[in-house]
Amino acid sequence: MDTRTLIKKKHETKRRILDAAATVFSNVGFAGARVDEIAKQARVNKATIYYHIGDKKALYREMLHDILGNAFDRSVRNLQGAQSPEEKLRIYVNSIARTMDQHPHLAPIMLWEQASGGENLPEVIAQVFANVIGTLTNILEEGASQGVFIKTIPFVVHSMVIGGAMFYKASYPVRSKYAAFPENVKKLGAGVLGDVSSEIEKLVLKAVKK
Amino acid sequence: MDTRTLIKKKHETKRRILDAAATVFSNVGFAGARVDEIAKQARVNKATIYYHIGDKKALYREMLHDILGNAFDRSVRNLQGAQSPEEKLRIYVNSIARTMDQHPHLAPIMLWEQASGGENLPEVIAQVFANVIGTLTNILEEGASQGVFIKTIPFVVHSMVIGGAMFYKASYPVRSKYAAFPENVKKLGAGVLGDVSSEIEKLVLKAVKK
DNA sequence: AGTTAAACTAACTGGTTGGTTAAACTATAT
DNA sequence: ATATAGTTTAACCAACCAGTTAGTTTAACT
Repeated sequence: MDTRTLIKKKHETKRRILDAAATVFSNVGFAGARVDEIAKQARVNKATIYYHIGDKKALYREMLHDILGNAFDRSVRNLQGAQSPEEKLRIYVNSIARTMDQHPHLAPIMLWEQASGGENLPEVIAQVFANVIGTLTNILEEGASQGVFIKTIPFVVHSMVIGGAMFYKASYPVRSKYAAFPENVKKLGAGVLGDVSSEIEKLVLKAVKK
Repeated sequence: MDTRTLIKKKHETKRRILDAAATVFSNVGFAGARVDEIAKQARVNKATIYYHIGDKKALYREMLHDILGNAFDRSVRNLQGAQSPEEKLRIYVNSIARTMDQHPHLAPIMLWEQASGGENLPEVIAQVFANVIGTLTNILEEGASQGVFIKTIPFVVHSMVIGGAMFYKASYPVRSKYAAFPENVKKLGAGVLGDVSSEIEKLVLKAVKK
């Protein structure tokens, strides 16, 4: 094994650890997660985690950074091409939906994080969130100043899009588990990209358009 | 102390336990909660919890039932008086906002519950949720058949209202903790009843109205 | 005053779990 | 070959924590 494959192996091990961490943490949250379980799923000795990353908290943070760090950041960069505020808003909603579907662990992890009051949220990630909100604020203000959008509280719109998508996605296990839910709800899937994001898009645009 | 005061005392103890449980569980979730901590906050010996209620899971379930059980149920009953679908939708949004504000533990607990995929959700509570969704579905379908609302996917509208309100409320600690968030976000409060619910109401009505 | 049942408590138990350590193994450089 | 640095492992430990037990207090009833 030469230096290159060694480095590759190192990265692969770390990747396996982070992937396993994402799976376990997203399923059971920080407090519910067992380091032994993560090690087992990563097919790695527990001490390897401590060697490569550090303690449970460091692992959680690194996993958060790994998942949330680039996801939204990259997604909202699609806006560059768009011209009109309407088009930008459409892309904004779509980007968020795509990001949610591309990263299945995203919604549950954001829920855990938010439920805990962002106890383990690294500042870098908070910055990413802030950027996403800032982007939407700009779109809505631009639209309002051009007279095509009504005046709104951008963060409420943001909450409805992100919160709505997150709620929709994360409610899937609950929806499908209990017989109590009506037929029209039970037949809905887990993904948001497609019909659901189109629906959100349609509703949001109709809501803010003058 | 006669029988009545004894029963009263028993109920008081149980109440203290359930209140403490709500606080602790809503702060740190099921896995993060320590029975010792709940006992401490309830000013009760740990064994008293086991005597009155049962194990940790039973305690969690009872707490959920105590908080979620009547909250939504009662709130959506306000719809009785309303005539038009518009009016009903308005009351629906408002009821949910009021319920969220009246029960500060509601949003975080729902987040924990949803993040866990409803692992501990009692069927009774799932039924309550199903009813709330059913109610909204009826409002939207009635409006559509009367030609005043456009055709929508009711559960997506529901997700945007509930998810939006929940996200708004639960994001408060995160919003206020990090300097990164823009000024227009940082100045927003935690409560949803008032400006925020009016905004949601306005947006939702504009979104679904023909 | 004596009896009984309910409510409560201090102390303990046994399994779990985050984290450590020292030894073994791998690949490269000399 | 041997040293060295990096990586992985099995075994271990101390702290923690859900749940139990055996015993005490409180108060209703006779």
